[in-house]
Amino acid sequence: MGITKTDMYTDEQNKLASLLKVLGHPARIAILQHIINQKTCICNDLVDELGLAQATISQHLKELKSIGIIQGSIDGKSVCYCIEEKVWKQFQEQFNEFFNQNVEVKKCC
Amino acid sequence: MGITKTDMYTDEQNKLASLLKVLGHPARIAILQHIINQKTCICNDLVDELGLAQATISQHLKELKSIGIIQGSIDGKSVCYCIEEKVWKQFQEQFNEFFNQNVEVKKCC
DNA sequence: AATTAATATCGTAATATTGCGATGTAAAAA
DNA sequence: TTTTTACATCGCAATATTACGATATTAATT
Repeated sequence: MGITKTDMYTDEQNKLASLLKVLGHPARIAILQHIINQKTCICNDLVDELGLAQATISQHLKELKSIGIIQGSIDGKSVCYCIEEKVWKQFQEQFNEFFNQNVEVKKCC
Repeated sequence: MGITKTDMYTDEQNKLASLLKVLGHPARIAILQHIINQKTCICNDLVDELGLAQATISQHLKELKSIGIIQGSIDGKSVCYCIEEKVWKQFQEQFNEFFNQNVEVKKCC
């Protein structure tokens, strides 16, 4: 085992979970916040900023790219990573939809 | 390796990431939605509802309990799991705070 | 008291994730 | 043209997660 049985859930559940999973790592949260706080957004900053190896940062960036929340454009020998505003807001809405479900306390409690 | 270097991030980043991580599994999303949609909320329903073994469900419930988002109260030989409304709303606010950051496109892009 | 029911915990196998050094690649600089 | 810079990718070791059968545990039922 060790493999998640995705076929037992709806596509929506799988999709939401996989977004949350990608965001569920402190390095990736830190990367997003760093990109947001920076005027420019070059990858090499991150290696100095976070205390991780270049290969590790690159891997985290790849995962963030995979869900579309950031986007990298080549600028000479550097790469400029930025938040993909549309996707960011789309995620925000998706999470809101989930959290805005009515969670009133049930009789049994 | 394989261990996340939590000491390089702020407490806030670690906390947010660990919440997102717990929610980042389709079984746990499905469990939360099932509890919400149900009038009552007994664990054994879940074994029939989701196609997972009882031991597996129990493990997922434990993780959800660990972040406080659900709460279980013993009711005879059953356990009644419900959403912890306060924590739910607290999380919602936390995620909103994160997503409401200004993510305007930067010059470099 | 013995049995059944509902769940929790333990142990373990399969797989995934994290992190990093080494190496590849492509553009700029020398 | 060689070297340097800024990444990306590969391969691997360490650790974490997922899933489940087997086995507690605890309360109701018989």
